[in-house]
Amino acid sequence: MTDINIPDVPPSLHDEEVRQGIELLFFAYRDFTAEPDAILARHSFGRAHHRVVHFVGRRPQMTVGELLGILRITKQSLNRVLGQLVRQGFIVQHRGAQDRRQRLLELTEKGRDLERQLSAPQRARVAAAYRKAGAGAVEGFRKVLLNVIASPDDRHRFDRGRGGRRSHD
Amino acid sequence: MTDINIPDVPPSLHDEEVRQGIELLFFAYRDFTAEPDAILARHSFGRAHHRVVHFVGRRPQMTVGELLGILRITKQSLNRVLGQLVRQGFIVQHRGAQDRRQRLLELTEKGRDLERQLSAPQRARVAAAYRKAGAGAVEGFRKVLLNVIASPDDRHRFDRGRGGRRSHD
DNA sequence: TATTTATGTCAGTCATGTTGACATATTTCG
DNA sequence: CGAAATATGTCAACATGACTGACATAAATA
Repeated sequence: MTDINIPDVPPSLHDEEVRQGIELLFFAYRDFTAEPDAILARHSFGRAHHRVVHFVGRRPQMTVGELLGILRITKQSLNRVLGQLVRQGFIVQHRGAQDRRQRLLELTEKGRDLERQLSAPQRARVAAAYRKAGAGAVEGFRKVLLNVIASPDDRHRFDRGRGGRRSHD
Repeated sequence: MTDINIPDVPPSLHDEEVRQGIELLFFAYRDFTAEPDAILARHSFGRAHHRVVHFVGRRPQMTVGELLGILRITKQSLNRVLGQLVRQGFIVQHRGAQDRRQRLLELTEKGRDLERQLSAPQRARVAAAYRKAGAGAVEGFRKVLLNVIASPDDRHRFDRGRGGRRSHD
């Protein structure tokens, strides 16, 4: 956006670099979701189930409201997949201690198993990419993606030392 | 994947770093698609239309088969959105010169308008992220994402000098 | 006590992915 | 040349996961 946008004038080199970044995100995301999608299909689950299992695994005792805020979907959409995961024993809910309206979410052992299966190909893919690219590149990758994230609150999820405290850490 | 996966043992620091990378991709992709999605909704279009307009804009004279290979969806899925874009005058098709079975795809002026509108928020977001992160970080971002992409053919789309030759460059 | 909040649920719609079957035009192979 | 393979299009049925809108309940808060 440092360029003035005049139609029928060649895009600048800068524009080409930015458009390649956009395309990189498309291809990387496409491939990064393909393997878990295949595993999910065997359970008759979809990508939405993966997202729920991922975030509940990362942040045990998360409330339904927090999950809605992260996923940015409606509660009706969430409740379909969350309900399936609860009924099939992947997630348990229990009332909040201070606020008894809240339903705190947690993976069961079966849920942790599923999470490990789903994340295994993603972890392998990202770990291999990190290894090939090197530590400096990883730092750049983090910096750029953090700045692509719109909300400061969401960026703060990645502040140093604030990793996903898994229940058995 | 340099770690041995023993259940009920704390994930390593390495694992935490990789899991943060996975999560960064989720949040960045979520925010990176939100603004174009809102514009698409005003046209009664969805994200699939955006992908088609993006790639046809980047690679004019692309064939239907090439587009299918990039999007990794079925021709039936593609034909629904492609048909809408053609009937509404965003894309024109014409027979290939050498192979007359092919339908070469190209944006109309109306299509280029739509492409610019849809990509504007994404270009602004990525350009701002690049600016804030710095040139070295951008190089790292590219390196990591290239290695996340599974197919060498798709990675080669980003070889130096092989930018998307827009028709009016 | 009245209101707001956190959550759940019913019902209907839409976009976009899938599979499977079949059609047509064109190119390529034996 | 004729048969097979290829590029594309189309019909139909179905699943997933978004959406809106309306309404319900329990618990916290003003």
